[in-house]
Amino acid sequence: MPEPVASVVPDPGSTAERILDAAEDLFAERGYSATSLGDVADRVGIRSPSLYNHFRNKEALYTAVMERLLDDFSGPIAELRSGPITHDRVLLWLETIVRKHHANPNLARLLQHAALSGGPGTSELVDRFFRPMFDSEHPIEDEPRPLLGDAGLQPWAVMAFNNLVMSYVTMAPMYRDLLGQDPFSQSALDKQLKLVTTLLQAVFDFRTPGERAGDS
Amino acid sequence: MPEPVASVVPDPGSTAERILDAAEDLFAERGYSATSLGDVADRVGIRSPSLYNHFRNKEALYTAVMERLLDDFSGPIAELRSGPITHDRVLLWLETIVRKHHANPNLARLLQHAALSGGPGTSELVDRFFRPMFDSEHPIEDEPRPLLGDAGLQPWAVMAFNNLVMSYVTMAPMYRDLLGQDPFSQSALDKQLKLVTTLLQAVFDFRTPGERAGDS
DNA sequence: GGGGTATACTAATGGCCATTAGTCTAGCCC
DNA sequence: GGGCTAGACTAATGGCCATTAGTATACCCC
Repeated sequence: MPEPVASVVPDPGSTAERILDAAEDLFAERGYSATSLGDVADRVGIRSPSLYNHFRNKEALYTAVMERLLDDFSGPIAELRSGPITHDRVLLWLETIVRKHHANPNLARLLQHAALSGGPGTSELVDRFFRPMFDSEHPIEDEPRPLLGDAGLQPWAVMAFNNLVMSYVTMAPMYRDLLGQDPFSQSALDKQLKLVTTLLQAVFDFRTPGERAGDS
Repeated sequence: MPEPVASVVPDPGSTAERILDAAEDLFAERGYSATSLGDVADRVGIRSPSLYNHFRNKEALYTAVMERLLDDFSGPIAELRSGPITHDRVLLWLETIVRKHHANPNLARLLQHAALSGGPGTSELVDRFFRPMFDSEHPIEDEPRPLLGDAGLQPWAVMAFNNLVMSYVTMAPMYRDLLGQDPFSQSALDKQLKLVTTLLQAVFDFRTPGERAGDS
């Protein structure tokens, strides 16, 4: 019996990768327990017992999906933490994650399912994706006074902007109806980018009214 | 055979209401298809076939849960639409929905599940809960120029603030770990209220830098 | 007290689910 | 070519699920 792949990314185009692709979409849409291996197998074009040639069980498939997504999304926050936290670099981080979530909405959807319902490895998910945003010792560097006039609000603000980005994609199916256009089109991305960056600018400017920061 | 209750709110303390309470929590946590009637019945303290004395089937139970939640949450937006859309009244609306979602996080969770996975009556849900926020003909009254410097962004901004409020409660389980405190405590509510109202203030002020609106 | 109704129960059904066992085939190394 | 292995398949398992049928009990109205 071949020991199935654990956390290594399989060859492109291989059956294992096609399974991961199908499973990622389905887990992201329906969550862990509402996704059946039969549906995953159908989408790949094989029978469900064949999945066990590539993954130990449903839970291993799920964690492999998470692993791959986390690898893909761990870049921007690591980048931000690798240097001084300035307004410019926070704006750059925000813009980057908007683009990344827009390009692949599945991580946000998976995280949202995990937040609502739990599922295997949820606490590891929190540790690896969210914790790095919070345990940063250094505050924003070019801040004379605490953000939003209250030091205790900073984690809440981080959370808020992250939520803003992720909830756009998790709510996208509903906004497709409401706004009458594809929420993942280029023009929608442009609008979303403009909105969140303007919002962050507004926050940066708000504490010092009359005195613009002029970061750009 | 008694015709089961459709959309009327049952007596307080009755079995039907206790079923609705249990089902609301479970649907909100796990979504429609991952919730089993057996679990609902267990929580009420009866056997699952007894549920059919009160609701036609799983779908009817689900829509009854939604109905009750929509009734509860339809107040604030109706209030806002009943008069002129001013900065003050938008702030009041925002504060009200923050408090309502904090008091009962289940509507936000249910809506999030519906956005991700669909489920019975999802489009009606969108029509009844979200549509009223968008098809409003009147723009903000005391606005000399369009919000955020771009008229097309207004629906996106409405969506953003709504997401901000709802995603706080749908992500709450994760932030419980991250922030090390109960996200539904009074102090957490205070912080969240301060954050979102300040954010909205920042947006209102941002278009007219140097000239404060002075709404409060 | 008797009939009707509301509402609980047990038993059963057919379907889907995750998982395992065992089989077959196509390629690879000697 | 002969064995080995990867990876597909079918068949079978036990469990849970939504739903129905049929039954029992307790209350209300006369």
